[in-house]
Amino acid sequence: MARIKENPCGLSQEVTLAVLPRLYMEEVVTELRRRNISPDTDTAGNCREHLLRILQDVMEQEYRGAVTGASSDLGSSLDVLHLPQGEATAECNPQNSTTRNIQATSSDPCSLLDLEDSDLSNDGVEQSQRAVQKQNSRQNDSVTADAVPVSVTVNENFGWSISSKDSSTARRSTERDEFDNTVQHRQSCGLKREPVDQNRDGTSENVIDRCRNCSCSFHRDPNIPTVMAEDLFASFGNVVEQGQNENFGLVLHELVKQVAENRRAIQEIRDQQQQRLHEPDVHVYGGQEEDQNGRSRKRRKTTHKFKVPDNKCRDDVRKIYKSLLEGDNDFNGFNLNETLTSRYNQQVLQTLHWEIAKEYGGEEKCPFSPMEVKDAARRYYRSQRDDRVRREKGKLMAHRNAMRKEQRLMQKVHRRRKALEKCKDSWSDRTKQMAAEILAKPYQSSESSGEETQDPPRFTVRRLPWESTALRKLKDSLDEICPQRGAARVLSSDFSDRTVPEGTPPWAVKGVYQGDLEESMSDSLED
DNA sequence: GTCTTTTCCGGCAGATGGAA
DNA sequence: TTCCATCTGCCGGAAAAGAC
Repeated sequence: MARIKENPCGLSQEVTLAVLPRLYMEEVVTELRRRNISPDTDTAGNCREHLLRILQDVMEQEYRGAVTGASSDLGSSLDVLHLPQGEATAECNPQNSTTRNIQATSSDPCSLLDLEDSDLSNDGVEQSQRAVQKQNSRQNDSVTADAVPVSVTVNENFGWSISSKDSSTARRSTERDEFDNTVQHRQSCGLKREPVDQNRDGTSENVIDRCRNCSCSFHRDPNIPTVMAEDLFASFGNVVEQGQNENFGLVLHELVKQVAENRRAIQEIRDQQQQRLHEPDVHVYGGQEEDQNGRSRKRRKTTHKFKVPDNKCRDDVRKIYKSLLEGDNDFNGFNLNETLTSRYNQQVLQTLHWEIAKEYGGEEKCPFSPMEVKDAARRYYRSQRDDRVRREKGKLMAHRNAMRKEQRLMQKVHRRRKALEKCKDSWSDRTKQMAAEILAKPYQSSESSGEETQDPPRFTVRRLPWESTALRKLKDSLDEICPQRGAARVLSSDFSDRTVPEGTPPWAVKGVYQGDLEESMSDSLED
């Protein structure tokens, strides 16, 4: 009970954000109301997703506790949160040629196609806004009286910023931004404009707003004018006093998030298309087989192959993932009960990407593309799932034992290869060729793991029943050059139950198993 | 350097959904 | 209905990382 008093908003910290997407609409509404946020459900319709995002933001803020009384502040601002047909409007000053109409449409989010049509890759920010405007024009009858003039710069990093001379406005905007991962820059930071992608003559088509106080930075297309909010406030009167800036900030916040999500989706599609261009045949087909009608039918051998990310990228993903898990934050890692494409896991992927970019000092300095990071994270997710499945099925130990055994066999091969390398000058070509033929796992005696628990550990070696004297002698010779170290090996009287591998050279197989070829081969080894 | 543990990776098969 | 692409679960095994 004491805990509830401490946390009047209901959900405790133990209830992670992961459960949010599973809430029913009524539960979402209840949770919002508990925070003095009254969604107008009559008009909100099926805006569950929208309300969920609001609730999630509020909860994140509560959890972080970064802003004292922020909840109540936000709550009061959202006291009546109307979402008529899922739309709320922030309209630009029509008198200002550089401003744009921006309309948030929660029930009808920015169409991916619209954004795609606008070709975001070149001058994405402006065009994305145009795309939004395009959507706005379809619904421009519903410009609300609450509209607040603003121009927002959606930067390449999917961040956004507004500025105002009104310190309280700036502060509140910033407070809300701080718990939104898409916002990477604090309002209070001073920005220093630096050219990027300089040409040889020192000119630059792009500038970057680099923060004086922290490492964050934004790319900016110089073609996209940034209209300072104070100008707009001046044009429209002091909307802060009218208490509208809160709604505006929220709407803008949601809008920019939506645009950012769409842009990310587009970028993913582009990356995939680019990948297909470079790897035109990602679908590998095996041999053909005939169906019942005798028609030739292709059988797909493998499915879509993900690009194998760089080792460093995978390492970074794992390290960041682990450090986030251990850190004092809301990061709880993947939800292995959900698919990777679930909303929650996609957020995890996004967080990883942001954190890695942050680690390198910004998106532009990060050596890995978002797609690479995503692929690496996907691998890691799959590994963790595999591991969990094995653990749940009680096969984890069996897998480990099998791997141990496998690794010992591999090490044996490596050791014998090293031995062959050492004696390459003293052995005849014929002998070296024979040794090379059998330096593979199938030709090594198995080392049973049955007595591994002994202290000191001791392995039982079971020889291959089919190996010829020539093979035995050859392996012994290699072992003399590079002896087996470590745990003691005890030769078992039992033989391994492995059969003759396919493609085994005849000289390596005992006569009973394969003709009587070993004698002559064995002779050649004598020298 | 040895051995173990963790992570990564490819292949196969079944399920699913869209297109023809 | 059939065909095909994709996703997912599962498995075996290779390789890297970690512990000693």
